[in-house]
Amino acid sequence: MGECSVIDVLQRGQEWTDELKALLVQLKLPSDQVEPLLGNISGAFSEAIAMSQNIVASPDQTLPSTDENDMDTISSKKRRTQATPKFGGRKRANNSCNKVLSKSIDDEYQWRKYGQKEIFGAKYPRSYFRCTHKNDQNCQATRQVQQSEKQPDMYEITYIGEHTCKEAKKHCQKQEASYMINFNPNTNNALIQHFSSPPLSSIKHEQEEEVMSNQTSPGSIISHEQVNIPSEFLDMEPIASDSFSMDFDGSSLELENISSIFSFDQQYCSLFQV
DNA sequence: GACATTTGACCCTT
DNA sequence: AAGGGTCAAATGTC
Repeated sequence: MGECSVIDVLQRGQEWTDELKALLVQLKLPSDQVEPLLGNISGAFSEAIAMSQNIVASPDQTLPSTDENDMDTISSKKRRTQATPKFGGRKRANNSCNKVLSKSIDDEYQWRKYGQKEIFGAKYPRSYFRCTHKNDQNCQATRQVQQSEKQPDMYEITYIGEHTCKEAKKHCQKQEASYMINFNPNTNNALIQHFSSPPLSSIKHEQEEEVMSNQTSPGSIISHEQVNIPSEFLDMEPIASDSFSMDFDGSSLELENISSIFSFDQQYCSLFQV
Protein backbone atom coordinates (compact mmCIF):
# COMPACT_ATOMS: atom_id res chain seq x y z
CA MET A 1 0.00 0.00 0.00
CA GLY A 2 1.46 3.33 -0.97
CA GLU A 3 1.04 6.78 0.49
CA CYS A 4 -1.69 7.72 -1.92
CA SER A 5 -3.74 4.97 -0.36
CA VAL A 6 -3.08 6.49 3.01
CA ILE A 7 -4.61 9.70 1.82
CA ASP A 8 -7.56 7.82 0.40
CA VAL A 9 -8.15 6.11 3.71
CA LEU A 10 -7.88 9.35 5.61
CA GLN A 11 -10.31 11.02 3.26
CA ARG A 12 -12.69 8.15 3.79
CA GLY A 13 -12.36 8.69 7.52
CA GLN A 14 -13.23 12.32 7.07
CA GLU A 15 -16.32 11.37 5.10
CA TRP A 16 -17.39 8.99 7.83
CA THR A 17 -16.93 11.76 10.34
CA ASP A 18 -19.27 13.92 8.29
CA GLU A 19 -21.80 11.10 8.24
CA LEU A 20 -21.46 10.71 11.99
CA LYS A 21 -21.98 14.42 12.41
CA ALA A 22 -25.17 14.31 10.36
CA LEU A 23 -26.49 11.42 12.38
CA LEU A 24 -25.68 13.06 15.68
CA VAL A 25 -27.48 16.18 14.53
CA GLN A 26 -30.55 14.04 13.93
CA LEU A 27 -30.19 12.73 17.47
CA LYS A 28 -30.34 16.28 18.80
CA LEU A 29 -27.42 15.67 21.09
CA PRO A 30 -26.17 18.81 22.85
CA SER A 31 -24.32 20.57 20.05
CA ASP A 32 -21.96 22.38 22.40
CA GLN A 33 -20.55 19.02 23.45
CA VAL A 34 -20.72 17.15 20.17
CA GLU A 35 -19.49 19.76 17.74
CA PRO A 36 -16.15 20.51 19.37
CA LEU A 37 -15.39 16.81 19.38
CA LEU A 38 -16.42 16.35 15.78
CA GLY A 39 -14.42 19.41 14.91
CA ASN A 40 -11.40 17.85 16.54
CA ILE A 41 -11.86 14.57 14.66
CA SER A 42 -12.38 16.31 11.35
CA GLY A 43 -9.45 18.60 12.00
CA ALA A 44 -7.24 15.67 12.84
CA PHE A 45 -8.10 14.04 9.52
CA SER A 46 -7.42 17.25 7.62
CA GLU A 47 -4.08 17.62 9.32
CA ALA A 48 -3.16 13.99 8.70
CA ILE A 49 -4.11 14.29 5.03
CA ALA A 50 -1.97 17.37 4.67
CA MET A 51 0.95 15.65 6.36
CA SER A 52 0.56 12.56 4.20
CA GLN A 53 0.58 14.67 1.08
CA ASN A 54 3.92 16.05 2.17
CA ILE A 55 5.21 12.55 2.70
CA VAL A 56 4.30 11.59 -0.87
CA ALA A 57 6.98 13.98 -1.99
CA SER A 58 9.67 11.67 -0.60
CA PRO A 59 9.26 8.40 -2.48
CA ASP A 60 12.13 6.72 -0.69
CA GLN A 61 10.09 5.87 2.32
CA THR A 62 7.72 3.44 0.76
CA LEU A 63 6.69 0.20 2.31
CA PRO A 64 8.49 -2.92 1.26
CA SER A 65 7.39 -3.65 -2.25
CA THR A 66 5.36 -6.74 -2.82
CA ASP A 67 5.51 -6.89 -6.56
CA GLU A 68 8.78 -8.73 -6.55
CA ASN A 69 8.83 -12.18 -7.95
CA ASP A 70 6.11 -13.91 -6.13
CA MET A 71 6.70 -17.11 -4.29
CA ASP A 72 8.04 -19.00 -7.22
CA THR A 73 6.65 -22.37 -7.93
CA ILE A 74 9.64 -24.44 -7.17
CA SER A 75 8.50 -27.98 -6.98
CA SER A 76 11.67 -29.27 -5.44
CA LYS A 77 11.40 -30.70 -1.97
CA LYS A 78 13.69 -28.34 -0.21
CA ARG A 79 13.95 -24.67 0.27
CA ARG A 80 14.41 -22.06 -2.38
CA THR A 81 17.94 -21.03 -3.10
CA GLN A 82 19.72 -17.75 -3.65
CA ALA A 83 18.27 -17.64 -7.13
CA THR A 84 14.85 -17.05 -5.66
CA PRO A 85 15.36 -14.55 -2.93
CA LYS A 86 12.84 -12.96 -0.59
CA PHE A 87 9.96 -14.45 1.27
CA GLY A 88 7.85 -11.47 0.49
CA GLY A 89 9.19 -8.71 2.64
CA ARG A 90 10.49 -9.75 6.01
CA LYS A 91 10.23 -7.09 8.60
CA ARG A 92 11.51 -6.88 12.11
CA ALA A 93 10.30 -4.90 15.06
CA ASN A 94 9.22 -1.89 13.00
CA ASN A 95 5.74 -3.24 12.81
CA SER A 96 3.18 -2.01 15.26
CA CYS A 97 3.49 -4.29 18.23
CA ASN A 98 1.95 -4.61 21.60
CA LYS A 99 3.50 -6.65 24.37
CA VAL A 100 1.53 -8.05 27.24
CA LEU A 101 2.16 -10.39 30.14
CA SER A 102 -0.52 -13.01 30.58
CA LYS A 103 -1.17 -16.14 32.55
CA SER A 104 -2.69 -17.83 29.54
CA ILE A 105 -1.60 -17.91 25.95
CA ASP A 106 -5.21 -18.13 24.88
CA ASP A 107 -7.11 -15.10 23.77
CA GLU A 108 -10.18 -14.36 21.69
CA TYR A 109 -8.43 -15.07 18.40
CA GLN A 110 -7.56 -18.28 16.68
CA TRP A 111 -3.85 -18.75 16.11
CA ARG A 112 -1.78 -21.24 14.24
CA LYS A 113 1.74 -21.97 15.34
CA TYR A 114 4.26 -21.75 12.55
CA GLY A 115 7.56 -21.83 14.33
CA GLN A 116 9.56 -22.02 17.50
CA LYS A 117 13.07 -20.78 18.21
CA GLU A 118 15.60 -20.98 20.96
CA ILE A 119 16.46 -17.38 21.69
CA PHE A 120 20.02 -16.51 22.48
CA GLY A 121 20.40 -15.85 26.19
CA ALA A 122 16.81 -16.72 26.92
CA LYS A 123 15.77 -19.55 29.16
CA TYR A 124 12.65 -20.45 27.24
CA PRO A 125 12.02 -20.79 23.51
CA ARG A 126 9.87 -18.34 21.62
CA SER A 127 6.85 -19.59 19.72
CA TYR A 128 5.53 -17.91 16.61
CA PHE A 129 1.86 -17.79 15.76
CA ARG A 130 -0.08 -16.32 12.89
CA CYS A 131 -3.80 -15.78 12.57
CA THR A 132 -5.68 -18.87 11.45
CA HIS A 133 -7.34 -16.68 8.83
CA LYS A 134 -4.09 -15.66 7.20
CA ASN A 135 -4.83 -17.68 4.11
CA ASP A 136 -8.56 -17.38 3.72
CA GLN A 137 -8.84 -13.73 4.70
CA ASN A 138 -5.27 -12.53 4.30
CA CYS A 139 -5.16 -11.52 7.95
CA GLN A 140 -1.63 -10.36 8.73
CA ALA A 141 -1.80 -10.54 12.51
CA THR A 142 0.93 -12.54 14.20
CA ARG A 143 2.06 -12.99 17.75
CA GLN A 144 5.10 -14.27 19.57
CA VAL A 145 4.76 -16.13 22.83
CA GLN A 146 7.58 -16.67 25.27
CA GLN A 147 7.47 -17.90 28.82
CA SER A 148 8.55 -15.21 31.21
CA GLU A 149 11.86 -15.78 32.93
CA LYS A 150 10.98 -13.63 35.90
CA GLN A 151 7.54 -15.17 36.27
CA PRO A 152 7.62 -18.66 34.77
CA ASP A 153 3.89 -19.05 35.25
CA MET A 154 3.33 -16.10 32.93
CA TYR A 155 3.79 -15.64 29.22
CA GLU A 156 5.09 -12.62 27.40
CA ILE A 157 2.94 -12.23 24.32
CA THR A 158 3.87 -9.81 21.60
CA TYR A 159 1.13 -9.00 19.14
CA ILE A 160 2.34 -7.80 15.76
CA GLY A 161 0.03 -6.28 13.24
CA GLU A 162 -3.70 -6.09 13.50
CA HIS A 163 -6.41 -8.52 12.67
CA THR A 164 -8.19 -7.80 9.44
CA CYS A 165 -10.16 -11.01 9.52
CA LYS A 166 -13.87 -11.06 10.32
CA GLU A 167 -13.04 -12.24 13.80
CA ALA A 168 -11.45 -8.90 14.44
CA LYS A 169 -14.73 -7.11 13.82
CA LYS A 170 -16.12 -8.56 17.00
CA HIS A 171 -13.19 -7.36 19.03
CA CYS A 172 -12.48 -3.84 17.98
CA GLN A 173 -11.36 -3.02 21.50
CA LYS A 174 -8.08 -4.61 20.67
CA GLN A 175 -7.11 -1.85 18.31
CA GLU A 176 -4.13 0.10 19.39
CA ALA A 177 -5.62 3.52 19.23
CA SER A 178 -9.27 4.20 19.19
CA TYR A 179 -12.14 6.33 20.15
CA MET A 180 -14.64 4.36 22.12
CA ILE A 181 -18.04 5.34 23.34
CA ASN A 182 -19.16 3.63 26.53
CA PHE A 183 -22.87 3.87 27.09
CA ASN A 184 -24.11 3.84 30.65
CA PRO A 185 -27.87 3.37 30.84
CA ASN A 186 -27.79 3.99 34.57
CA THR A 187 -26.45 7.49 34.30
CA ASN A 188 -27.78 8.60 30.95
CA ASN A 189 -24.24 9.28 29.96
CA ALA A 190 -21.87 8.20 27.28
CA LEU A 191 -18.20 8.41 27.98
CA ILE A 192 -16.22 9.15 24.86
CA GLN A 193 -12.66 8.03 25.39
CA HIS A 194 -9.62 8.39 23.22
CA PHE A 195 -7.09 5.66 23.80
CA SER A 196 -3.54 6.12 22.79
CA SER A 197 -1.19 3.43 21.57
CA PRO A 198 0.93 1.94 24.29
CA PRO A 199 4.62 2.64 23.96
CA LEU A 200 6.31 0.15 21.69
CA SER A 201 7.89 -2.69 23.57
CA SER A 202 6.35 -1.66 26.82
CA ILE A 203 5.44 -4.60 28.99
CA LYS A 204 2.15 -4.52 30.73
CA HIS A 205 1.88 -6.00 34.14
CA GLU A 206 -0.77 -8.39 35.24
CA GLN A 207 -2.83 -6.02 37.31
CA GLU A 208 -2.83 -3.43 34.54
CA GLU A 209 -4.01 -6.00 32.10
CA GLU A 210 -6.80 -7.04 34.40
CA VAL A 211 -8.06 -3.50 34.55
CA MET A 212 -7.85 -2.88 30.86
CA SER A 213 -9.45 -6.16 29.92
CA ASN A 214 -12.70 -4.78 31.22
CA GLN A 215 -12.43 -1.72 29.09
CA THR A 216 -10.80 -1.54 25.74
CA SER A 217 -7.41 -1.38 24.14
CA PRO A 218 -4.37 -1.66 26.38
CA GLY A 219 -3.39 1.90 25.67
CA SER A 220 -3.96 4.76 28.03
CA ILE A 221 -6.88 7.13 27.95
CA ILE A 222 -5.65 10.50 26.81
CA SER A 223 -8.96 12.27 26.75
CA HIS A 224 -12.55 11.67 27.61
CA GLU A 225 -15.79 13.49 27.45
CA GLN A 226 -19.18 12.95 29.06
CA VAL A 227 -22.19 13.24 26.78
CA ASN A 228 -25.84 13.00 27.75
CA ILE A 229 -27.78 10.37 25.85
CA PRO A 230 -31.45 10.83 24.98
CA SER A 231 -33.55 8.31 26.82
CA GLU A 232 -34.91 6.74 23.63
CA PHE A 233 -31.51 5.25 22.94
CA LEU A 234 -30.90 3.79 26.32
CA ASP A 235 -32.71 0.55 25.74
CA MET A 236 -30.53 -0.45 22.84
CA GLU A 237 -28.72 -3.68 23.35
CA PRO A 238 -24.98 -3.83 22.88
CA ILE A 239 -23.86 -6.27 20.23
CA ALA A 240 -21.20 -7.46 22.58
CA SER A 241 -20.10 -6.43 26.00
CA ASP A 242 -17.08 -4.71 24.63
CA SER A 243 -18.16 -3.65 21.18
CA PHE A 244 -21.05 -1.46 20.34
CA SER A 245 -22.47 -0.22 17.10
CA MET A 246 -25.66 1.75 16.99
CA ASP A 247 -28.52 1.62 14.58
CA PHE A 248 -30.19 4.90 13.81
CA ASP A 249 -33.27 4.87 11.65
CA GLY A 250 -32.11 1.64 10.11
CA SER A 251 -28.70 2.91 9.11
CA SER A 252 -25.86 1.33 10.94
CA LEU A 253 -23.30 3.66 12.41
CA GLU A 254 -20.00 1.91 12.56
CA LEU A 255 -17.88 3.91 14.92
CA GLU A 256 -15.15 1.39 14.55
CA ASN A 257 -14.66 2.58 10.97
CA ILE A 258 -13.44 5.89 12.23
CA SER A 259 -11.56 4.23 15.02
CA SER A 260 -9.76 1.96 12.60
CA ILE A 261 -8.79 4.88 10.43
CA PHE A 262 -7.08 6.53 13.38
CA SER A 263 -5.38 3.30 14.22
CA PHE A 264 -4.22 2.92 10.64
CA ASP A 265 -3.08 6.51 10.63
CA GLN A 266 -0.94 6.01 13.70
CA GLN A 267 0.72 2.98 12.22
CA TYR A 268 1.67 4.95 9.17
CA CYS A 269 2.89 7.85 11.20
CA SER A 270 5.23 5.53 13.04
CA LEU A 271 6.32 3.97 9.78
CA PHE A 272 7.12 7.31 8.27
CA GLN A 273 8.30 8.74 11.56
CA VAL A 274 6.06 11.74 11.10
C1' DG B 1 -8.23 -36.53 4.53
C1' DA B 2 -7.88 -32.16 6.70
C1' DC B 3 -5.76 -29.49 9.75
C1' DA B 4 -2.29 -28.42 13.43
C1' DT B 5 2.34 -28.86 15.31
C1' DT B 6 7.26 -29.81 15.15
C1' DT B 7 11.62 -28.82 13.57
C1' DG B 8 15.61 -27.99 10.65
C1' DA B 9 16.81 -24.99 6.96
C1' DC B 10 16.75 -20.69 4.74
C1' DC B 11 17.36 -15.88 4.57
C1' DC B 12 16.72 -11.10 6.33
C1' DT B 13 18.11 -7.52 9.59
C1' DT B 14 21.34 -5.58 12.47
C1' DA C 1 28.50 -13.14 11.12
C1' DA C 2 25.05 -13.66 14.66
C1' DG C 3 20.58 -13.73 15.89
C1' DG C 4 15.91 -13.88 14.82
C1' DG C 5 11.66 -14.58 11.76
C1' DT C 6 9.57 -17.52 8.42
C1' DC C 7 9.11 -21.42 5.41
C1' DA C 8 7.80 -25.99 4.44
C1' DA C 9 8.44 -31.11 4.82
C1' DA C 10 7.56 -34.44 8.16
C1' DT C 11 4.80 -35.90 11.65
C1' DG C 12 0.86 -36.00 14.80
C1' DT C 13 -4.06 -35.71 15.92
C1' DC C 14 -8.87 -35.97 15.12
